[in-house]
Amino acid sequence: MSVEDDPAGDGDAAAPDAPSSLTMEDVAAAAGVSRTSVSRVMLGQKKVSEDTRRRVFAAADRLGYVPNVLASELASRGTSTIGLLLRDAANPAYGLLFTQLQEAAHAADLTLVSMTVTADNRGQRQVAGLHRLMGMRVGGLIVATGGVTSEQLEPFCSRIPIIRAGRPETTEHIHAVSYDEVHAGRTLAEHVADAGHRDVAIVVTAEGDSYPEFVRGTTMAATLAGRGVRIIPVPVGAGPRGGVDEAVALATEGRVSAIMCPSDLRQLEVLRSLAAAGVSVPGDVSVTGCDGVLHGADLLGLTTYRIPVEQLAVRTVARMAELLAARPGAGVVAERLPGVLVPGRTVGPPSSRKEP
Amino acid sequence: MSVEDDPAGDGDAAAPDAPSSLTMEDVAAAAGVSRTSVSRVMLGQKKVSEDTRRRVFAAADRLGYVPNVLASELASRGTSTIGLLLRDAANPAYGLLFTQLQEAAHAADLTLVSMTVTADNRGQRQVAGLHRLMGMRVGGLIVATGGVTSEQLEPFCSRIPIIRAGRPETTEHIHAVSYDEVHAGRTLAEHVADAGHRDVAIVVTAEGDSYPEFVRGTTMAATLAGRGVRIIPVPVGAGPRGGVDEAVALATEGRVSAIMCPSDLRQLEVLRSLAAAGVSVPGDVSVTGCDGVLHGADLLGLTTYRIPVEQLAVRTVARMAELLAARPGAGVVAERLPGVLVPGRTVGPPSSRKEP
DNA sequence: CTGAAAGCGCTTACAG
DNA sequence: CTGAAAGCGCTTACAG
Repeated sequence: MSVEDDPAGDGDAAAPDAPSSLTMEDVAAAAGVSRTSVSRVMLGQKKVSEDTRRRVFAAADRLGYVPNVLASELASRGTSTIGLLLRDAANPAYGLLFTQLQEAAHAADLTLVSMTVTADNRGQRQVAGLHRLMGMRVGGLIVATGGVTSEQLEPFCSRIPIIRAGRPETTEHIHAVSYDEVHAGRTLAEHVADAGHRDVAIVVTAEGDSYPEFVRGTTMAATLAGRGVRIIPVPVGAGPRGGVDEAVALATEGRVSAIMCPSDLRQLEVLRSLAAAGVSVPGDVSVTGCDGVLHGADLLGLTTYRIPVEQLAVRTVARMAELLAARPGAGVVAERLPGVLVPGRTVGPPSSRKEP
Repeated sequence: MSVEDDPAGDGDAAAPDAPSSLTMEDVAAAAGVSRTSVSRVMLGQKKVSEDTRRRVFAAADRLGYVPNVLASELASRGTSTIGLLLRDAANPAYGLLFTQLQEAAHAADLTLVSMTVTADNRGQRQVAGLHRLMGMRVGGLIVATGGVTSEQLEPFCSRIPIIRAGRPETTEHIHAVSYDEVHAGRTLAEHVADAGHRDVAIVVTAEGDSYPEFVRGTTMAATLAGRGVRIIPVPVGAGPRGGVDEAVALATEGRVSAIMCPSDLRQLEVLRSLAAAGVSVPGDVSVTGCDGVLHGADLLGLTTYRIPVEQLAVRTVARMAELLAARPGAGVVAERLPGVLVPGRTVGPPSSRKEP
């Protein structure tokens, strides 16, 4: 059990010139076999005698040997691990996606190595993460952030399979498994229209800030317009409170009877603001969000749309496995997964005091 | 800009025997310099002529070359990247920690490569993740899961710096930066006692399931007992609803006037159950949780304790940076960071109908 | 079933 | 400032 067997006899980890890095050579010597045999045993290959196997494992355990993955992958020129480029996981939807992807990958016997990138001015950091992952020579790449553009991805998509997860791709060359944001926007908008609202504020996200949220907003607007509902778009991020205050003001003035948000986090902000202003929900104004992954959303009674995170993770990993097995350049796929409306207590019929 | 310069002239990525793997050799040839020079340029070393540098960069860009990190680290025998062993990020507190660690690492100019492990019977997967990371020869390791024991970590703590984050260490040899769970438990318990409760149910987590939650529960019990409050411990995970039903039953029967939970997620479960049973909070019964990282907790009015996630992340990364710079085996540290009570609307004075 | 040898793509003294 | 050469720790045909 001792880790400090230390063949060199130079005590502990203090030996300056003899790094604690055990190699296969050490194990081979300790086991009395060749380096090749050790390699075969560690690789789990069949053509090894039971005796050799036992001795190698014994020596490895005793020395605390862990094979150097770097050298291994370099020599065998190929990684089984696949890279995951993630967006700031502070967003609960991304956090869940992260977890689910890990789980799906494990189930598919794929090792994921991830790198989170936080948004910055020019996407510099995101690209750095991309290069880092490519430098690790991952066998495939899952991109779950909009921060990296298709153009930045393209140089590599002929080298390894790349799948964009959670966001539709604009390019033809890159695979994508995304949520059906159009369905989300339409479903929510129809729910609001069905409730009888005729004047609705829509908090819209800029295309560059979050493409998925942008699509939701656009779709909500189109759907509502198609139903003859008057809409007032409120761009988010404009004011200090990101357009929330403006939407709330519209409600306070009775100019709208409902506020549709592009995400649940935004919906929370609106609800806070409304509560502070003493406006009742859904008595005075109805509110909707989108995502459906917040803990306690049910207790809050949020009206939202649950995106199929688990399914997305499973589909993404499944496609990656397929691509890994197939020849590169096989047919590009673009899946879109619909979610489901979650009716809540934040939507009701329009209030009677609607007219200004 | 074209990536398909393809010197070999065998078109696209289809060439079966000529993998798309560009090497320094290719760049050297294209730039008309030696491999050594390319290396020096990519490494950003000073002793290179401006002309060489320019030509190398030009060639690299044109070919779409990304240095092979594996080979690089193998040759220079050392990684700058540090490994992060994470727990299932479905827990919102871990999700936040993950994000914050990434951010802190980036600020400290450290690259983090993470591996998430989901709980399993014997911690097999967790150990596999640990070995995988060690196999990548990371320069340091941050362990943010209780799934890996100190014993499993010890064999490696003389090789690289290892810090346990978010959970106190039981061993002397391993560094730890954790939340002050004792302070959390004490603070919450005193808040409840101060409100006048004399009969309290405490939902307790088993030591093996979550050590931090276990400490919280133990401390709450001790603190309450010290104040002369009668407590009824309800082990979590016992029944199908994990002890929640039992706690709620105690409240329904009027045997306790408050329920203290070891986490906010658990608190949410209790609140759901209470609502379903028609029990009012805090009218009939008060409820507390712990963590304070849930979105919308304020709207729900949860009474909780906010753990200092951001601070923990920063401290952990800072210590890692120190350890990386210092000699291994330097003084082991064990920091404990206190958080702050978040009073909410789920705690009030005990109801008058307390007696059964 | 087992070994000696070449090679994976880089870095790094060592001589120019 | 620049190159040729050795070596990082493994894997993998190739001969036994």
